[in-house]
Amino acid sequence: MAEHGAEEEEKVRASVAWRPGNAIKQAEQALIAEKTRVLRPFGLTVPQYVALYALSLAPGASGARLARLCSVTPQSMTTVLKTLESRGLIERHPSPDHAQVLVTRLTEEGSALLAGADAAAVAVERRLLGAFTSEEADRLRSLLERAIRTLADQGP
Amino acid sequence: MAEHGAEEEEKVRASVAWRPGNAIKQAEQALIAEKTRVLRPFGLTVPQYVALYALSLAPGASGARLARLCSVTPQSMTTVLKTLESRGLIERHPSPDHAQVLVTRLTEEGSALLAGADAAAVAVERRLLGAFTSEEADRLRSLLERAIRTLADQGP
DNA sequence: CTCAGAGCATCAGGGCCCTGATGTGCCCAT
DNA sequence: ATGGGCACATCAGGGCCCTGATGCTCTGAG
Repeated sequence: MAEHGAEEEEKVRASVAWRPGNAIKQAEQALIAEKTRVLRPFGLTVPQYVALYALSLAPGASGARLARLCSVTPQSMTTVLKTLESRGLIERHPSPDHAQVLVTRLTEEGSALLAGADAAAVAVERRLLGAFTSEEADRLRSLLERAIRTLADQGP
Repeated sequence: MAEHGAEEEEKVRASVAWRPGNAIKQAEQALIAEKTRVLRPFGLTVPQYVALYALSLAPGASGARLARLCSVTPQSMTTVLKTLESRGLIERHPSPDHAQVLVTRLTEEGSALLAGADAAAVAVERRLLGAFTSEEADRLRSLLERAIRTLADQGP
């Protein structure tokens, strides 16, 4: 595979990657990849882990609320919860008040699995933070927040 | 829906969102959402647009090379290219040299559609950049690059 | 009291992305 | 020249995510 010169290849790569949003995308990809890697031993995907984590903070939440907390649509959350339920990590049953609301809770197993998975996930975050001074981390967060606001303010 | 106090809700939301990686994730989501929105009139998804764009920079590339340029697996790229081909936006045919390589090119239609879509996508990037001084943009990029390197260096 | 609206869940359908496993052709070093 | 290694494509299967559309229940305003 040498029909494209290395400099040519680099030029193209740079053009594709240069768009400002691309750095953000790469960072997100790297983060997801690393979390996926450390969560694999627990048999959890990133969305599954996030759902369990949110559930630990909001026990008994409805699927819709969990979806909001995890920034996904209720439909997506439903599919995630289905697989978690089929594995016995969570339990869902109708609320006594609202017949159509499904109250969701961690099972013992889910709780135990989350403990380990959370430690692994937190370790990744900690390693990431370790590359920055606290001042740099603040600056990064603040710049990203501005980017988020800028983009969100355009939407309908 | 008032069974959870608003302060309680905020506390939970903050806990879920606090993890450092989360700012990155939110930014990426906002970016994707906005690009999706501006590309909709062209009938293109973000991955489809990115593939067309990469193809315009590397005409005649193989599916594998496009996959590398777009940072996805060859399998994912194959599915994207399939839908683009079925819409007549690209053409693929075996390379004369390497029998098993599929040379891929934009069609006239694809090229025309990309022109409009690219303008819309670039406008989003420009709006994003508009929120920063060039010094800030550089700083953001450099911080993100460090984050990427940090995360990537851990993986096997 | 009644009826609209808001919130919740779910079905249907489309697209993206990944891991894992095959099969084939090219190329270079043995 | 031949065989191992590499690059390419593709099938199979699992999971996530979104839009759009339905149907249900509780609540509050008329």
